[in-house]
Amino acid sequence: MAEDSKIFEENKNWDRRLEKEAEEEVNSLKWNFSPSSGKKIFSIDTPPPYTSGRPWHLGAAAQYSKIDAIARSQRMLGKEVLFPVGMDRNGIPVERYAEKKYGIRMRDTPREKFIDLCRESLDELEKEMFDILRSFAYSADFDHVYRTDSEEYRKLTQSTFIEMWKTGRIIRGTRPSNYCIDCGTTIADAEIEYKEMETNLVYFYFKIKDSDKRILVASTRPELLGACSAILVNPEDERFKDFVNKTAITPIYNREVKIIAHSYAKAEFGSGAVMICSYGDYNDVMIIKELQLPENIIIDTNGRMNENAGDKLKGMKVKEARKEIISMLQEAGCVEKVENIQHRTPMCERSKTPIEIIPLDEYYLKVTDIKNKLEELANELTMIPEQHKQILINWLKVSTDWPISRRRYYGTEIPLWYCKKCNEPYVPEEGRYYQPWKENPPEGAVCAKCGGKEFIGDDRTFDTWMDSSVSALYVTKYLSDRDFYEKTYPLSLRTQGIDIIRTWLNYSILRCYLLTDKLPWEKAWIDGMGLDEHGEKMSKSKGNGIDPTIVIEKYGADAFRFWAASEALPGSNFLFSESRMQGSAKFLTKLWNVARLINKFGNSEDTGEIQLNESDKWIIAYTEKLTEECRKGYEELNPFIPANRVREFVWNVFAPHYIELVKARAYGENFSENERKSAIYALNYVLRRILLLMSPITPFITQTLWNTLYGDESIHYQTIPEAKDRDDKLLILGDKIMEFNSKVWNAKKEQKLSLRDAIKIEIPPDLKPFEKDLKSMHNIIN
RNA sequence: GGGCCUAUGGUCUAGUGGUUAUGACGUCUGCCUUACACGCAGAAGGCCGGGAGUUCGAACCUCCCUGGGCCCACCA
Repeated sequence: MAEDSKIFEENKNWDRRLEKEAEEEVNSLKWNFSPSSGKKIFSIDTPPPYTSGRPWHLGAAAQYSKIDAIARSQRMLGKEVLFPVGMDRNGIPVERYAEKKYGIRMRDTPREKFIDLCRESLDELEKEMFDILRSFAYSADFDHVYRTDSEEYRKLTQSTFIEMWKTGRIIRGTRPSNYCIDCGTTIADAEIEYKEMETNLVYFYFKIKDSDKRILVASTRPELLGACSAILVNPEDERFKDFVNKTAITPIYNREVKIIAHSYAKAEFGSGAVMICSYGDYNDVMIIKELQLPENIIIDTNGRMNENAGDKLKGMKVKEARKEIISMLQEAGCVEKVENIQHRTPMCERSKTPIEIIPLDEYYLKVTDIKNKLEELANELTMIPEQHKQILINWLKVSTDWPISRRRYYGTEIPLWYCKKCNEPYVPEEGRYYQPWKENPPEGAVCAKCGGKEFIGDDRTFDTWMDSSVSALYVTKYLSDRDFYEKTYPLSLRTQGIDIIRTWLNYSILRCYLLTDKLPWEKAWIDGMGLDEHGEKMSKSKGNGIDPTIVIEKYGADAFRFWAASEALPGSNFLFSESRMQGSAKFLTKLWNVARLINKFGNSEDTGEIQLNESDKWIIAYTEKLTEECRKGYEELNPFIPANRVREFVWNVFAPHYIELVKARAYGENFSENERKSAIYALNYVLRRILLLMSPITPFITQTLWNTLYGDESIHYQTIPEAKDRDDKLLILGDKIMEFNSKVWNAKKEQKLSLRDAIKIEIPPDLKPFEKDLKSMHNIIN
């Protein structure tokens, strides 16, 4: 003990340096999960962070620190906690990162080689992310890290795909898709960004069939004229009343198209008449579907005009064709004017080129027929906070079938081959990892339709959410260990941010429900986002992202973690604030000094001989009340409550009122040995409890203090005791003590006395039991 | 345009029908009181966004308005 105490003599403050000394010990604790421990199982499905090359910003790290506090607190409430850690390593962002890093282009690089380079990048990035997690003592099971690009994981993704294929959930369809010419793949809506671009709005005339009248149309995509299938005008628009249901003739192509009254056409935009083409934008998609108009595709997947565009335009790139057709229209004398306008153009966020909407043969996971069921499941799920459920419900209402195939390299391969003769898909059995782009189908494969024996492998991959959406099944060993799975699935909890409700949460419910007929978890804990000091979302493009490692090095991981826990209720957005981070660090130093003082007195075991003093009974009762509140907070997965309750208690009750009240007694000045021991016993009782209550949130300082003061077995292996019954009358008296203290301090202030000076003041009768302590605290004389 | 959320001292944040509205940071005043000046004590600062209603009683419930945020749709 004496040697341990040196740390107190040498350090008046808690800081990052001391944390570093504790780091090895804190991080060497093992958190392996043992399903047969007999304890109640608490299993968590945590987000495998995406290794995309972006430095992790502070908001993400803060969220993970809160998730860690939840895992730690559940352990300390006596549960057996499954707290896995994984890395999401598939998909376009890492491919983009590798392309940039090595100065290559995916499609110009042999697939094997490209995959190797992606993997190299991932390994570096992953290491950085693990280092960050370890720097704030993330306590997952690092002995069993999972990676979504591992053979084992991809096997699960493929097997679950095959399972769904067999139940008819997977449909193949040629639907208009967001297509990036540069990336050569269908991309998700989430991968699109919009940019204001200057473009031409061309006003030109269509002739009306069997009439000498003309109708003026305005378009930003005149090169799609050859794909025009209708002209829409607003039904209320008087200018076009006579044209409705007439037939117009497209200039240049001389094709007949109907003029249709439809509310989509806005009289105030352009000429008031809009041409519908396959496909200029999403509206065209909707309208063509709604009105069942013919589809005429004139742009190919290389971004060039095809034969349907006519001989003159064929082979031209979209932009060239646009120029060309404008001059062709001008020559034909049907251009009224060309305006320059700002137009919001959908661009591929990766290549920064405009996307085209092109019908492509892709696979979809059918969801439209079970939307009601999904909504029902969403309603069954307990969401914390409940209000965020609406985001999911709203999305379910508008979501459509999920396109799951991607024309990319670094991802889980679609496990399908096609018969060379009849093109019929061949589906292998579940239970293996398949790479159809470089391997033959399993031996003995025969086409079910024509008996053919030769196949071509599908060279596409899955959308990366296909992988991450079965994390709940992976961590519960759905494929590999049925017994384990039965014990852990459905999981107790999903933790994640509000930003991926539509994707990860939604897709996970969908996939897991289809496979297991159940919700994957009992509860979903949805955190808000970390914002910068002005309340702006942190993002790379704005350059306002804050690097968590810098903050942790400056203020310490515990200060960072305490800040994250105490700043806002789970679910709310939280603003980064340097001064509040500092405030957290100050609180830890306060706690450090409380411990320094108590350490001076040593400990006194409760041998049953100590007669507890009334003041000591009061603070112990208060501690029980605190324990009850904090335990409730932890049980509700809300570290905000314990963080703030403990801080309030330590700083506003324990240190200023109780410690001051018993300090002289603990020193033994003018008190009996029993009275001294009673004080020391209570001081340690309370401190121990504070450390236990704080340890899920601030693992470093509590580890160090626990080791120094209370023993060798780590605090992180202890449990938080249940609150004992207490006498509430004592608590009321305690409040009166605090009121009285303030009264004395005020009186001394008014009389310009220093706090140690003697004062004559009457102690209220109900505080008689505390009279001796109060007199010594305030130097009261009568 | 539709939906959801939100509005509490300078800043941030608790509080959901009932005595002087929580805490942190900041500010001001006085203090190095044998744990802590990253501290101690004291103080100032809020008609709880505006309006109407329900109620014996509202920061809290209802409606309207206004500001902020997010999502969806739209911008031929």
